[in-house]
Amino acid sequence: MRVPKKERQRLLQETIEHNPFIKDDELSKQFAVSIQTIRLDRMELKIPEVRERIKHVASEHLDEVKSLAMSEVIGDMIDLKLDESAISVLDMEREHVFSRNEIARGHVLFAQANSLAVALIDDELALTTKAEIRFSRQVHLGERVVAKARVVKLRRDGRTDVSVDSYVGEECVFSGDFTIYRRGEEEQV
Amino acid sequence: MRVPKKERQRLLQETIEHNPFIKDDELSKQFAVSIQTIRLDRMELKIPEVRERIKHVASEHLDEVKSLAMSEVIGDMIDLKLDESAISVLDMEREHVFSRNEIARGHVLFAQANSLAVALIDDELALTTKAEIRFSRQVHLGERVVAKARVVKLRRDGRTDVSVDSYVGEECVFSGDFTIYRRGEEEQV
DNA sequence: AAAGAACTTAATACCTGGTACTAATAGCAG
DNA sequence: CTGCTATTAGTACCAGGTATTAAGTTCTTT
Repeated sequence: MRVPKKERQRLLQETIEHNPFIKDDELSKQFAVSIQTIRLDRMELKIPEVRERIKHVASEHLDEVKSLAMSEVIGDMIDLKLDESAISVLDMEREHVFSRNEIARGHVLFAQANSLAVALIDDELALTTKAEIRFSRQVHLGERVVAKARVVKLRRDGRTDVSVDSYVGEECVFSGDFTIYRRGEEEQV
Repeated sequence: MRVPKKERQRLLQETIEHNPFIKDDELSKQFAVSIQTIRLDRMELKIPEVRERIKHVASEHLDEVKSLAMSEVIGDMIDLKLDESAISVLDMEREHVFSRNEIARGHVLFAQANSLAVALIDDELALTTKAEIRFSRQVHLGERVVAKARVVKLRRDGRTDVSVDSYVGEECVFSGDFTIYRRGEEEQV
């Protein structure tokens, strides 16, 4: 045996997971076994054929596209009252933190708050024009950040002031005052 | 003729666009023409077969997943004098903009500026504690943003004020004043 | 070493959703 | 009726499989 069956199946699973587009014949070359063996392995592991896998990836994508407004928020929106308030939750994972010290990067917290503030606005176009933010405590890998946004002032000129406070448990870790521009196409980012 | 050819092809295009998973035989039923007609239409319109369409949707998805991991420094650092100044360049791509209007998301510009400000600091630990930012012009898909950071003040207490201005060509699109904490582990994110 | 189980490979028929090509037919204008 | 476009039909072939049966090949266990 080139490599024991169990090991091969473990690797197979991994390989397919990280490249769902790979075909049986490519796999059979990679593992130096016959194509039939690959197929038996897939059956045992209940891994569908390449076309089904691709279709699955694609349909996940379509789901996301459908819930456009939602998917553009960083974190999971768990409550939304347009032009009033909104709440989102974001779990700190590896890609959100500095690898050296496992502390969350500032722009991740900003992104959660900013996109929540933008999503809160009940209009076609909503863009941040100004923000003042304070990071009041470090956030670590694994912690769950709950961001709460509320509209503070709806101005005449098409600007809205939104205030966002983010918490880990009871502790406030971030707060920001955003000015969001809405509607026209003329102004800011 | 059930419906003129041109009209049918227009509808076909639309139909496939909004549901790339639809097969030729389903289309042929929907338009009450033979499957060959559908295939001729697809050829004339240069629309690939269903599996290719699905594959395309799926691979777009994979791209997004990769780029969503907003990990290390955002943008390419092209100049760095520690504790003095730094410059980075970021080209606006699909994943950086709102799909609706192709305008850059605020947190992308913030992330570029913030990570540049943090990278500028010559210390083990550097975290943003405060920021005041202004988005002064929309940035669009395809534009190149050059962020310039400079240290404004090195304070005694371990804080550093960094100012970042980002440009598209001559135009300032973003500016921010950051306060960066350095060294110890006690304070902010 | 021989038997048996587990694993691997081979071979073949069949499926879907096509491509590529040729040919026949329908419908209408001049 | 001729000619032209649009449509339909039919056939051969392809990729990337499923499903099944059968034939090796190891490995183990007695």
